[in-house]
Amino acid sequence: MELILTDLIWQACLILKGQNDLIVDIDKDSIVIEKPKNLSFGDFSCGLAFKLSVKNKKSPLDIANIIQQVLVAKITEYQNYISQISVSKPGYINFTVSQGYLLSILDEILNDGDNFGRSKYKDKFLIEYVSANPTGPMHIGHARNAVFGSCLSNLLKFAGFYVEEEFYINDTGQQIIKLGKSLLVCYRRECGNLDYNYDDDSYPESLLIDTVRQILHDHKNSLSNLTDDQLSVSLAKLFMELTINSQKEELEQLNINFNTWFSEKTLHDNGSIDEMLDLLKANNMTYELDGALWLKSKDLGDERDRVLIKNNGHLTYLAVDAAYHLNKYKRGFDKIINIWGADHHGQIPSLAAVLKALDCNVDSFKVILTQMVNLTKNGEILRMSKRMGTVVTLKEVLDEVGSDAMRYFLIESSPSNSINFDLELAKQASSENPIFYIQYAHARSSSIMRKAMSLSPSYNLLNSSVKEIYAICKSNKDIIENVFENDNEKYNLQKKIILELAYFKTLVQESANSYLPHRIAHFAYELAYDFQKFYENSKVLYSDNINLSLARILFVLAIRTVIGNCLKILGISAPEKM
RNA sequence: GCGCCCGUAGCUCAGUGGAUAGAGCCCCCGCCUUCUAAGCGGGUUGUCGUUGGUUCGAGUCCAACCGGGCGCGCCA
Repeated sequence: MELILTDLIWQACLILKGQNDLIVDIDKDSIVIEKPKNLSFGDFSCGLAFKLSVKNKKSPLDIANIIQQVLVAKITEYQNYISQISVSKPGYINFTVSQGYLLSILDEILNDGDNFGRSKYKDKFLIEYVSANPTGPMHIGHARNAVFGSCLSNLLKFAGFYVEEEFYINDTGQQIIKLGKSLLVCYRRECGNLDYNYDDDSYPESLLIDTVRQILHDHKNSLSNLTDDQLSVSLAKLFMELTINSQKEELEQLNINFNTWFSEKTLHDNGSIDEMLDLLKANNMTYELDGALWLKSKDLGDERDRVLIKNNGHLTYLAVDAAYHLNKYKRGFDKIINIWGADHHGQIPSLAAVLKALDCNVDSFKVILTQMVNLTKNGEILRMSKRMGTVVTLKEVLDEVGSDAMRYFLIESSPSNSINFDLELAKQASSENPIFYIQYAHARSSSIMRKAMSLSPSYNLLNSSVKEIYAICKSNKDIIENVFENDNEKYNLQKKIILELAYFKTLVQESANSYLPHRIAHFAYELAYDFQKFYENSKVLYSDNINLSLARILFVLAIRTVIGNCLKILGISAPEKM
């Protein structure tokens, strides 16, 4: 509808230009159609007259009236869609849509069903997220990152893009060596050898002990004759395997499945790191100083130069990350997206710099930051510290709250906003959590369908697709003409709902283009709210009138379809019963 | 000191240049013989951090300042 109205107004502008009565120095893009907050003005509005009023030295109201007259003259072409064009102070042009337009939206939704709102694009996305270290359990911050990444991926797929989801495993390097050393001490002590002692920077025993006991139980024999060095390596390997497996399990519980689990170790093993360094050197982007290899990142927008290889020969994090991202580029994606916790934002300039130095097109690379999650309990902030053993793990929260509620809590806020996650509130998560309200609306519509089945068993409503049901109904005028209530107030609510449903298509595009999946969550809530109102207002099933019942069922089905599509994007279940 | 994010109702948050700034929670009142009351209707709640600027129009864009969070390693 926005496109039709823009067209219509643009045509009016062209006519006015020809008449020379008005200075119309605008282009088509500056015509913006919006939705009035107060629906009594109309269903759509346009503030074009404000833009024209300055140069014409006329009041916006006068200009709006002139445009309106031209529009009214042209309206016959759109009579099926637009029933009224009016002007209101201080200078808005308002449009009211007709029932024909509403029926055309209904038609589109019921024909498309699960596909309503989908489009087709060619771009290929790679979205890397979570990427928690295999050295310990995931916490609530990882959970937010995970849920955001998952919803964004779902959203982009729904918007028609090709998306691959990837988890990067830091399975080698200094921290893994440190892990191995800590595990060695823990293992020996657990076996009764108290000559082994932890270093100051060891991982705390509390984080290791459970897994070490499990390893002891499962692998005692095969580990018994190893030297310290060998044991340290083996323990680290076993520990990582177990950690990664439980990460996979927990993420699956959260309804998240990655296409690839990318091992950092493969970059070292297959020569990718050397290749990357060679390319940097060939591009003359490095130099040596104090025994270290430096990147000339200051020339590329970073605040200073960075070290790639330390004077002890070890690679820096940046060097490995550069090789990893070069690998991503080589895989041929149009858009490479990283989702990072906000505490890593300082790494962006140096990574962007090294990518430039590697001849990668930085425009197709984007880091989305998710802000911190504060855990609170009864209003008091829980300070998390690994050392103090006060980490609240993802698993603990997930087990308490469940996947659906957890996903909703973590996706409802904009990624740039920090979240206060109250454990007590989440545990009681019942009426307080909007997700149950949205699911309730879905369950309620399913309940209506079940009831309808018993009223008229001849229509196989439960086992047919939306499209099939619609196919039976759409040629029957007696059904289609009864979709909308005659009562004005009830009709206005139905109109509001249909316009919202139509807006879903726009919303998918907008939220996908701006990478803001939380908007889907809010939209779903609004829609559920209006459905509940409709449910109270309008009777759906009439035991003595099958056609009228079917007409209202079509309306319910349209809402149910869109709520279902929203829940699908959010990765939240759409229950038939609650 | 520099960089990023935030500041909107008692609390948690929407609001991506348009009309009188919205929801949920909390508090009060009313509604189950009727398609699910995990629901609905009604009531109360604001110097949109402050000050300037851009604009016909600013919670929204720009600048400065105030307050809070995070980050500024040859750590990972």
